[in-house]
Amino acid sequence: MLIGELAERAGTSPRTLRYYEAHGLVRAQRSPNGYRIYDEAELRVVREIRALLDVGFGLDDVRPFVACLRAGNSSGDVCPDSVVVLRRKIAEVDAVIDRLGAVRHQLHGQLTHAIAHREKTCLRSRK
Amino acid sequence: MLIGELAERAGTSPRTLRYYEAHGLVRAQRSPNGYRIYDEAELRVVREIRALLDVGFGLDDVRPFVACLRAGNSSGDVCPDSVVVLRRKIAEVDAVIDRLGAVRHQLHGQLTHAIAHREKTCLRSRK
DNA sequence: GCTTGCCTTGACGCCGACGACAAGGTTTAG
DNA sequence: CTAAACCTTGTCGTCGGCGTCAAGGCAAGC
Repeated sequence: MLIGELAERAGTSPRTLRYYEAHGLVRAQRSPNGYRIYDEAELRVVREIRALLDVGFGLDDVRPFVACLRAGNSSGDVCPDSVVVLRRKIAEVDAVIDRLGAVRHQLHGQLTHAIAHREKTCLRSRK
Repeated sequence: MLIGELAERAGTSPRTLRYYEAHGLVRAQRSPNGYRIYDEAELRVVREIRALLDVGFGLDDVRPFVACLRAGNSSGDVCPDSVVVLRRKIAEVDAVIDRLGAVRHQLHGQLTHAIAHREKTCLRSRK
């Protein structure tokens, strides 16, 4: 399987796959002409990467999951390192959610205040 | 008031104030030697900007609020344009919160699955 | 042989809100 | 006279995950 095919099957681009490789996440054999050649296992790896990135992981966060797959596990989640990252990411997400909740609350307050102010101004202008 | 003083009183840096000016948010008189001179009103403007940026607004989002202050209002929130932005931002925040909730749910599922898998492996290894 | 369509490496662009540094002018204190 | 502590404009760097050329090689059909 060449890079174009892998990219299409993984729903991404050749550029992206080379990028992952440059960062040590994806591996490829080389054919005599220098083309990258991938096997089916790499497809799973790439899909794992994509799934995690979609969820907000960074490339570094993904590494343990890839290593876990490479170690022969059916899921990238089951290794200790992956679990550590999972816990950390969940905590991060919780923190952001809390933060955004507070922000939402504040913005809602500002909006309410602004509307109330407009009522007042409107009433005065009608007098 | 020179730029250094305004920066300190607003809790930011001179660089940042020049940046805001370059983007049309902050205005300054010039003393004969070319130094920027600010009045108290600009301090309020800068504080408004900072408060909104802290909450996740972009510079463009902030513009209506600054204009509203410049129009003589006691709050930057009370003008129609500001209210539009407020509503939009609240909607954006809500969307992100929803999204993150789903992400959190998924990650929690992966974590649970991983732990369960480890239990199984552990039991097998004990046999 | 020529075109088409793959592939290769390399390097710049992007977005946003600045930080950091360069090279210089000004004012004040000692 | 000089050092210190301001100020000026201008330019490059940051972070991440790529997109987008550029310039060239290789394979295959006509």
